[in-house]
Amino acid sequence: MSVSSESEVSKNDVDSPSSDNANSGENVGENTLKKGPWTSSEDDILIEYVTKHGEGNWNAVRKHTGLARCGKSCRLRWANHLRPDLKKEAFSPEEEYRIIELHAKMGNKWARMAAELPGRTDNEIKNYWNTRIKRIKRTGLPIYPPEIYLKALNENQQIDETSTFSSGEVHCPDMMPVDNFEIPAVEFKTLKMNHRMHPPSFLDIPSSSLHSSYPGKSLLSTVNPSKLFQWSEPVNPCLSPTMNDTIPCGTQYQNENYVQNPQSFIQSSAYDNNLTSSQASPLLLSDSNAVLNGNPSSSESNWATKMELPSLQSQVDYWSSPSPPLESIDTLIQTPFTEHTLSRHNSGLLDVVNESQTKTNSSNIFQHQSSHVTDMVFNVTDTSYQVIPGTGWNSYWEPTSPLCSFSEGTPISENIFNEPEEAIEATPDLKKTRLSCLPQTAVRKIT
DNA sequence: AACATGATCAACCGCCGCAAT
DNA sequence: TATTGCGGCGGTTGATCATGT
Repeated sequence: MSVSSESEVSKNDVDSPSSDNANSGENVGENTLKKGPWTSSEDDILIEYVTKHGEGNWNAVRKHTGLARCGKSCRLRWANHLRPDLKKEAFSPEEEYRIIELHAKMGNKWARMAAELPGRTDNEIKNYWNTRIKRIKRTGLPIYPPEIYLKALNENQQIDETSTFSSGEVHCPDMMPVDNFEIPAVEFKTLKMNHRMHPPSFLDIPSSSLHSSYPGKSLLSTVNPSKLFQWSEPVNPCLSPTMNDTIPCGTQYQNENYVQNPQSFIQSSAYDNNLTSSQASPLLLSDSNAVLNGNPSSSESNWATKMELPSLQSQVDYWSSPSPPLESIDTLIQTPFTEHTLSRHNSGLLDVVNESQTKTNSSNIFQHQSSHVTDMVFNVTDTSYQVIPGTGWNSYWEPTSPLCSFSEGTPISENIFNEPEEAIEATPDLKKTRLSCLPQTAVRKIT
């Protein structure tokens, strides 16, 4: 947003002193401080001041210039908009990749990230990331591309070898961004050793969403949008987009090609802008489902029905870094499919997180989750399906297991994902979609 | 055309750490 | 040592624009 015009100033008018000003002891009694968008004349004043006196001592700005802005506001304005070294253009693909890479390492350390990206501000990066996260939350895509995750994981493992287990920050500084939902490091460590992927889900993908904002980087541009399905929700809430720290737990990695040749998989996966429908079979449905049949009404549920890929994920070229070690991939692929995968679509994620945190205090978490998953499978209420005894989620993620082989028309029980009823009813086609996420070894259609 | 929804951006708020007193 | 002021940081909000229905 650019600086508002002078006419807008009167509209914004002068506001009461912020609590922060009060905190800092700023004397705002006689002349109150203005809030809201900066005007160009205010900018000029600030620029002139900083040019003359340099950065810092922001509270002096008002004294010396008469600018009705608090020191903080001045600093922010300068740092985010007026600094001469700022880049004004949109993030380049390289920068986007770098941001994701940095976030995998640092978490929500915007200022630190900004320090690594010349000409970029923490606010800018934060906005970019938050937008991206919103999108990812909706689509259920993994936050990090596999090589970034694995890279960070490897770094983390190296840290493991040399650090104690006394604190999350020490233990997993690179993979456990410190945020509202900080998960005890022990959980993450556990996750690293108990691995299984969670199943994918399908959803409709507006064709417009399949195109990168970058020319020539169109994602899946050759793929009929109706043939794509969504990667599933993250394995564990602690790794979900909402948590701002996640592993690439989507089933796009549950692919033989990826196991055998991660790099080539990455290059030919959904990240691949050259992907064709035939090449992308793991990500495509042989049959379209109704969600994908151009039924727009189905795209309005909470289920994240619009397959708008994160812009980063269209930057395939940058996701083709050297292959991670296969053992790491194996570890990754076997990340456990937990109840949270299913329940994430439920009500408050925070509840799930809290639950997760509680449960992860127990070493039996995966046992518990496993049984729960079974319950979920049995919750398939549609009687045309049956759970096949002796099969389960474990086998589903065998690299060679075909996934999502349910044909169109496959219904799904709301119970499976605890979806709010209204959402289900609004999107009947999603039922088909979601059952497609179930392991075929666990459920089969009774013919 | 009107409305709804989503995306983006700028700015604010509250908290924290640090240095000066 | 306690207090105060300041700067920095991360989270959040609100305005605006774009797009879809």
